Amino acid sequence: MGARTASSSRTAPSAGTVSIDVVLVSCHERRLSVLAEATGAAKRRGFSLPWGTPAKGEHLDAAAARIARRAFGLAPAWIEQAGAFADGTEHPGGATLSVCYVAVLPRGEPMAPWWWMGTHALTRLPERHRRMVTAALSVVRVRLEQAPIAFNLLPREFTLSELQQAYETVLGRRLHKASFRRALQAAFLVEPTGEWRGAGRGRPAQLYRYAPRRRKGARRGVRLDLL
Amino acid sequence: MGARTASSSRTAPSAGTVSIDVVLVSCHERRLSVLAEATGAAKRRGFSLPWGTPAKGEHLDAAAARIARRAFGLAPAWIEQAGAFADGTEHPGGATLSVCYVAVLPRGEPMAPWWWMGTHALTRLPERHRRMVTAALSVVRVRLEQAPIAFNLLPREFTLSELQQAYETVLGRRLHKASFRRALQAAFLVEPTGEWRGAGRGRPAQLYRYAPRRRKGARRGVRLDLL
DNA sequence: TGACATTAGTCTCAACCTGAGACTTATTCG
DNA sequence: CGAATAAGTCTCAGGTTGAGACTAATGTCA
Repeated sequence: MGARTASSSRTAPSAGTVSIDVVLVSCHERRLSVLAEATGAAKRRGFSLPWGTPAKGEHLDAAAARIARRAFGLAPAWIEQAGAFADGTEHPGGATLSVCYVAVLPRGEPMAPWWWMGTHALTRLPERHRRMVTAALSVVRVRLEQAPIAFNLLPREFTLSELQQAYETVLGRRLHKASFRRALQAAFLVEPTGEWRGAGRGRPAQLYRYAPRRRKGARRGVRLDLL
Repeated sequence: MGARTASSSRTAPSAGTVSIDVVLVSCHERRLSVLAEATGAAKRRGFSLPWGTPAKGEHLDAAAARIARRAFGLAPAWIEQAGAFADGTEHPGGATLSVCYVAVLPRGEPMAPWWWMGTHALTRLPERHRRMVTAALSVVRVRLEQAPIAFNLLPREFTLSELQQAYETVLGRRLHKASFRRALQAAFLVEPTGEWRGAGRGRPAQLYRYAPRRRKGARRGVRLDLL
């Protein structure tokens, strides 16, 4: 079991160590969740984000990708650093300094000790991991409008309603259907596969795939109203 | 001399150490610059960003503020983490892992070993510091439209042309005067002091100060055109 | 079978925002 | 005085946005 290979380094925490912790985000049923490992048993049951220590000379990004792959099975299409944490809070490996990474993944059924944990109920995560999830979600929300990470949440083929739901789940607010589609149209990001999916009730939906086309970068003036 | 107090920790680099490095950004004459310390002498002359090591139990943010204060004389009004770097590149203290912070400051005349270094000529900075400056500037550019950091570049009283220049310098592109002022007006960020400054030629300019007023947060739809 | 609920997808419109150029005002310089 | 220079203002066409109303295709159930 891949998840056990790093156990030796985990069971010997020492002062002054550095950890890499990864927040793997996915969404399902209009809820965001993160991949967490169940630790302890019965009454002592707790959870932990996937983490590890960088090998000597290993780049942080590489270590993060490795840790994500171990937990999820494959390397995420997008992964980004979300900050360094050393605030004296509890870390499962006793690390004093932790570098947090965030990735976005399609939802799958995880194996063995791994679970999708709703981002509402983080109480059973160590304090530092809770802060990391907060930071990670904020990075994802910002990146959502700058990089095509929403497509990483969905399977290769999806309906526009599913895509809109992904955006709504991440942003935590409803979007107007017509406006969303208009923006999508103008962005040349998707193309129809030609197939349709009838999901029980209602009109069948056209299936789309992510297929970005070259576009002119729209440089606009300053937006002081966001400030 | 404050800059020397941490010398002892600097002269004893060891493997596996962590450093905090701070990119202190300012602008002058339409050019961005960062505060750097001159190291070595004559032909061996090089430069280094202010850096240090966190004290045991010290929070990263606190350490960064301390290091910035040592280099600049006072703590910056805004300072933010810009990422962790451990890519095997050269660091003046031999740190394997460096956490980078960025702050924005009004230009002053620095003391003793400190210089304002133009962001164009970074060749004499260690490789890792060069990467940090790149990352820091990108953070500043993003934050500029989300937080009132531009005002940290200016003295307490300034003209609108100076403010616009600050924005242009950071963003690296010209802005339209009328549009900039209209956006500023709508944002309720500044108020006139009532005084005027005549700088030689041309009509005297009204002086303003930063005085933000409560405003409704303008939540807008998704902007897929930036992606 | 036919009304109805449900979901997908489209159209239109008023209000607002943006970029740009042209204009007015106040000052120094020669 | 008039030209040069910089500050500050006005207006307008065109684009973008939010919102509601509309059509379309399917399953459900009486």
